[in-house]
Amino acid sequence: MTTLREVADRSGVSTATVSYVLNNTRYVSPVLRSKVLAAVQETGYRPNSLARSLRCKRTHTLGLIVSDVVNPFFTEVARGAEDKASQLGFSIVLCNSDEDVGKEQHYVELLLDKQIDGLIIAPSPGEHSFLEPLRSSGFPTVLVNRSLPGFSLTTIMVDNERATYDATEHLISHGHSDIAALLSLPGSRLTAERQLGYESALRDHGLEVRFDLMVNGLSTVEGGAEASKALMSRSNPPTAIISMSTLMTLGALRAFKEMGVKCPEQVALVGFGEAIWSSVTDPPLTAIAQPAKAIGAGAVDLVEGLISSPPSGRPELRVMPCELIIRRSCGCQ
Amino acid sequence: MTTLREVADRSGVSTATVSYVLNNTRYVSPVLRSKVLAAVQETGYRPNSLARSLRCKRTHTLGLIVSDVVNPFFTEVARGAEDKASQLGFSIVLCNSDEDVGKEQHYVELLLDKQIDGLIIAPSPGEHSFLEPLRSSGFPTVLVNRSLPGFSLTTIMVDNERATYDATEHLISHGHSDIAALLSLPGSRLTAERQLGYESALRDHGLEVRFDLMVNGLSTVEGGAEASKALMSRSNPPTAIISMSTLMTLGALRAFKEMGVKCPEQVALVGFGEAIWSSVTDPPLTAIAQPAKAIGAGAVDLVEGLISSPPSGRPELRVMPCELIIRRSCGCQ
DNA sequence: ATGAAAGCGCTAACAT
DNA sequence: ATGTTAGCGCTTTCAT
Repeated sequence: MTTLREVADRSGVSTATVSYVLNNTRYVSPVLRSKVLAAVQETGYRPNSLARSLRCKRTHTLGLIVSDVVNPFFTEVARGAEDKASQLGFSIVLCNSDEDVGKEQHYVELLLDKQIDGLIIAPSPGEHSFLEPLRSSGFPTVLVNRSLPGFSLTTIMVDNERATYDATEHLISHGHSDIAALLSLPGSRLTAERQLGYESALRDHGLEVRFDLMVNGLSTVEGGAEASKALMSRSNPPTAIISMSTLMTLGALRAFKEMGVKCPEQVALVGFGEAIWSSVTDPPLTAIAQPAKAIGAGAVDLVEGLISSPPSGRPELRVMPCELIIRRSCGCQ
Repeated sequence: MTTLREVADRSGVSTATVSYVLNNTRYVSPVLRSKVLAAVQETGYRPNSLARSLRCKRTHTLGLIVSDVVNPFFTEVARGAEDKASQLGFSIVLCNSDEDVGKEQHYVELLLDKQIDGLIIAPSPGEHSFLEPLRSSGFPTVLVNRSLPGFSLTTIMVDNERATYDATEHLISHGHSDIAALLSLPGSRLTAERQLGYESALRDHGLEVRFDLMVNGLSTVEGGAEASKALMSRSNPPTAIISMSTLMTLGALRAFKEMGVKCPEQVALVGFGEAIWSSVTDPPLTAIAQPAKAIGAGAVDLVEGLISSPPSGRPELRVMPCELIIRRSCGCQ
């Protein structure tokens, strides 16, 4: 591997001059400049980013921690983030936490050790005191999708409460009153917010908030299937379900199929999460679409902002709009 | 940020001793050892990976270049890779090439500049001479999903030809003879292999290989929809379609829906690619399942092997098995 | 207009 | 059993 030293020797100048030429960081006479450039050409010299980063204390690398890239929402977040990052000259190190705060902390440490310039994290439910040093030191950190109760950090998320409020209202407006909610495991602020929207909508429309209609489950296809089965095998099953998690929605569909339950005839279904396949499921899904790519890109934008300019004032909270995409599963068309 | 130097001063030893303690790389008396450890505790010292990497010429970082993480296959590859990598002590820098060889080359250079220890790449169709230096220098490189005609590099992929052969045969065994193929844009070895399997199956079963039944399209939902529409609006449409790309399969489903074409009654459909939603589409998809996570993990395994031991002999070609998962869309159940 | 040299934070060969 | 010191490859201050 060619080093800057070798380029310098070969072109008969100092390492300083080579560096200055390469970075255009001070005047160098045309003669020397072309000598240097020639040597670079001949040797195929490429600067070692590591050395440069060590010296400049800038790695142009961001850490991105999500629970699981396979989760369609995070897949898009990752893509949106990578695009924007690449555009701004950053690389992204991807980490999957599996909703495990321990893994999350492990990755945060690893990434910081690697001297990343900024961190984007979709925090799992749980204790996040290990982020406190980041906050107090002003390390460029952006929270995605979930705000953290304890301390304030720059955050980009959707208005979960509003989204489920609207979706629930949609169901109500089509005559439903026994509306069940598929919630992920308790303890997550995300779920709490979504649940809140659901409850408010019921209340605002004079409907009873019934806790027996709220079921918790793992935020997976299996979890959703299980919860849906429990719901639909009751003596008086709900006439509509709102699912707070994409994977659980898929699980509901699977459960319906296995139980021979007709959707939307027997149960209407509205679910969080829009994906490429949402329109080709049976039935096509009425979905709460989150601007996932834009969220990923926005997160990178925010973190870049924190990196390049002193975080003046309170940490920003950027709320992105959701959209209810109406298809067959809610039964209104 | 605390440095090793500070830890050394604080515990009254040399930097060497601190390093030796931290890395357990030579004997240090219990007394000094505990002094060092105490200082580490007090200061919350964490080694700077950058400095360590510069010195040791090992970054414990791998580059992963795929066309698009949003592609369900690559999503899983990425996850499988990240899991295995983390298990082996590596991080992964994720890059999306969008099937653009230019971007691909750009990322390769960027990653090499960052001194990654190994590269995993799913090459796009096109000229890959820029990988030649990697090959000739023996840089740990693993190709995923597509072998490269020109030169030989360690590769992990599925037996595409075999997979489409089997799937086509399945269709034939259920009485189909007008079997169309949804191919992605020409020029890709992947597509070529899949096409080959399809043709062989036809031939082996005494069926005519008809080029008018092979349609090319963008490997996207839209591309698949368009191609399918063209196919199904003919005067004598095929009775079965085999799709060589997951996204195109989804597109076919969408096209059927829009055209009011009944699947599998009017056309049977078999497609490459299994995903979480394959069983809940309308109709559920008969799919050629690739072990995507295992492929990702395998790629990391292979690259790790190349890193830790001298690549003896010919580069390995690891072929992973596909599985035909039979559901309703092929019409046989 | 250019060069010498210090130093980023660490490891490891070479002392002792 | 421990310390000194020379780098890893680069940037940038300080001289000239």
